Amino acid sequence: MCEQCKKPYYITTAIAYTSGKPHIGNTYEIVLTDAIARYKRAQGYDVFFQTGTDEHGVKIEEKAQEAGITPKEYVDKVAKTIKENFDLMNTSYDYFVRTTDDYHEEQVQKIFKKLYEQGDIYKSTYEGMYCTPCESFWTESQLVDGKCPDCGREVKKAIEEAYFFKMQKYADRLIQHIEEHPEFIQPESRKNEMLNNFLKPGLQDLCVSRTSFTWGVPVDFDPKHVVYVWIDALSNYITSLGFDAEGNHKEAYRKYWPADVHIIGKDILRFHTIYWPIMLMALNEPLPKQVFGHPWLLVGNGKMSKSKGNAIYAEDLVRHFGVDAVRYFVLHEMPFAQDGVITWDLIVERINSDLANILGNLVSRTLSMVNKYQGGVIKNPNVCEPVDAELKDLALETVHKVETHMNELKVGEAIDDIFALLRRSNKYIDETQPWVLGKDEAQKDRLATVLYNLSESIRFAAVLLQSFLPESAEAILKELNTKQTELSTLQQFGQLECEHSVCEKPQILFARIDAEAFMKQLESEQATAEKNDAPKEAQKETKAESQGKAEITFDDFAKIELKLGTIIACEKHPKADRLLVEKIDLGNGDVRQIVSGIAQHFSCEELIGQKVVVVTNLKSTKLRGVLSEGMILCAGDDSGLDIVSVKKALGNGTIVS
RNA sequence: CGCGGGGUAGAGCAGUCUGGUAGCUCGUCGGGCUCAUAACCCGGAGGCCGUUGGUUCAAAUCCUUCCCCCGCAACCA
Repeated sequence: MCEQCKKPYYITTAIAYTSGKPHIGNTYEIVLTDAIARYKRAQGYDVFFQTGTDEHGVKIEEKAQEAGITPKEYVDKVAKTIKENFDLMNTSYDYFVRTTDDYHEEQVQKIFKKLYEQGDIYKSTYEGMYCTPCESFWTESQLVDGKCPDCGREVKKAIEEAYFFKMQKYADRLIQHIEEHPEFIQPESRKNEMLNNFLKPGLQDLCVSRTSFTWGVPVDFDPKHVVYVWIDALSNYITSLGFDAEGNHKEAYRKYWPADVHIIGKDILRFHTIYWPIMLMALNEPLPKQVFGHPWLLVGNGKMSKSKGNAIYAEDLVRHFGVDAVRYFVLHEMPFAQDGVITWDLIVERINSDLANILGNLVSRTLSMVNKYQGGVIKNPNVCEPVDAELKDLALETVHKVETHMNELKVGEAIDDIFALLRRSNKYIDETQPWVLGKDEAQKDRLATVLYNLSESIRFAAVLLQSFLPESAEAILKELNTKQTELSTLQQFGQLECEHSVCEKPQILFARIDAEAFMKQLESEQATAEKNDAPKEAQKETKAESQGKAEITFDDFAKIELKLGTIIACEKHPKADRLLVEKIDLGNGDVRQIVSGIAQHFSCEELIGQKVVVVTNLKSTKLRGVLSEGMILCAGDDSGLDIVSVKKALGNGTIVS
């Protein structure tokens, strides 16, 4: 197809926030997007695939300060790590945008100004409780005892000026658009969530500037403000193409916008299906055709987190299994709309049963028969039998099934389609028994036909697999020694060239993994890694802790009255999941009611009778309407929580000091 | 009654919109085969489809009661 006749296709990932190293859940998004982009290219689209990084904001300012470097130095470092991670996964993005790019920043300023000048953005004030030393605003509900949750000091009602975006002005148009374009929000179940929870109740104007930090794009006509995340980050999708707020768009923008699909995590669907379209409406630009909020990749039964020690990183997976195996796992194992699960043993299981047994072994046994029975030369005397038709039909059908599923962005199902063809091919070997044919000289042509059909089916699968497992697919096509690698060669069965030689000694594409041995090895590796990391981590923790709170005098400590008490009754808080309401006997007839946020860790039954340490002179307060007169001491982190107690049977009311 | 998702074989899931024999992958057990990476092919076992009541000739599917799990929100003195 000529370059000019190709239809443009613009696909993006969300831009990754440069606050730290991405784990496999983050990496999944770009692999998914890459598979779609590669497939669209194979279909003949002129694809522009963009990814990048979101690099502004207060968090980054803080992290840089902690590290003792400038924010720019910090984001340069993290952006590099992220890019390396994407490259490691063999992703074929065309452009890596950064929100610190000069052109982007310039356009963000222009967009902001334009929206201000046309009256969509207006200056107003943001009211809240302000802590002067911390320079932070807090909402009433965030306050601790009416004081700053960070430093515990007094806060005062304050007013900060900020710019706001008039969201409601465009809400009706957006509702209409969403209702008229059922494909706009994917999966569709999310559509109702957006409409019912946000659009229909009415949108609040969006705060789009901040004065509390400086690491961002300055508002050029009011330089004490920086543009807050939404306008800055979302506009990357157009600034990178050369959008110009004054109308002098670059070629790429005219060609590729509107985007065909934004691939994003389900958590930021709201920003991409409400704020972003409204921004575009205000700019009078067309809306993206589709936004797909993909599900999350979970570890075991929970979210990935560093402190749980269960975070899995792409580089570790790739080191053990290779790029394509990791791509296969995340692409195949993730359902379209539901969260998927990743664990080490699940990956090993998938690699063994699908990649090694079904795919690798099929290629291996087929090529070895071509070598063994006909000197490695592919021939097609076309001596057909009825059994062949089923294989050929399925091969052709698979091409269409994959196309349908890919158009619906159902990548996992498209891969399933290809593996169904591979399974069928394995079965075909059993049905035709080439090793029996090989013993009979009279069956020579039938044998050649069988091996041809098999090789051609493998070529079909390999051509289709190029979008998902690029390296392995290429390796297979190379072993088949074929130049027929385009998607367009799958219109008919039988395009594989004849009278040429296949690879003499086929490589093991995916080696089988001994699951038990692997898990043992992994455990010992992780133990070693922990040993090395532990001292460093511990040091950091202590340091952070000691920095966390200011030094106090003994007199300060003496202000706290601590007593031993016994929990004599306990019930669940009627209006809060995490709270328990206990009655505690503190001796001398002092029985108090205390509310604690420990319902997730303890049941009432196990608490009754427990000896606890209680802060008795804490000002009482109401928690979701229930009076709490004190606090029981607990120790805990992400891995668990326990109640502080004493070993000896000391009486209720005993002073703790 | 805050919002939403889910409960189907040992594990992971499809089927639910549009009622009609409960299906797929892995695992397990048995058989076959020997070209192949102990791979491949065939077969078996294993389910009151979370629970209650209803609609219907017929319910995993539609309506209803309750229970449990997971996100979000709230909250963690």
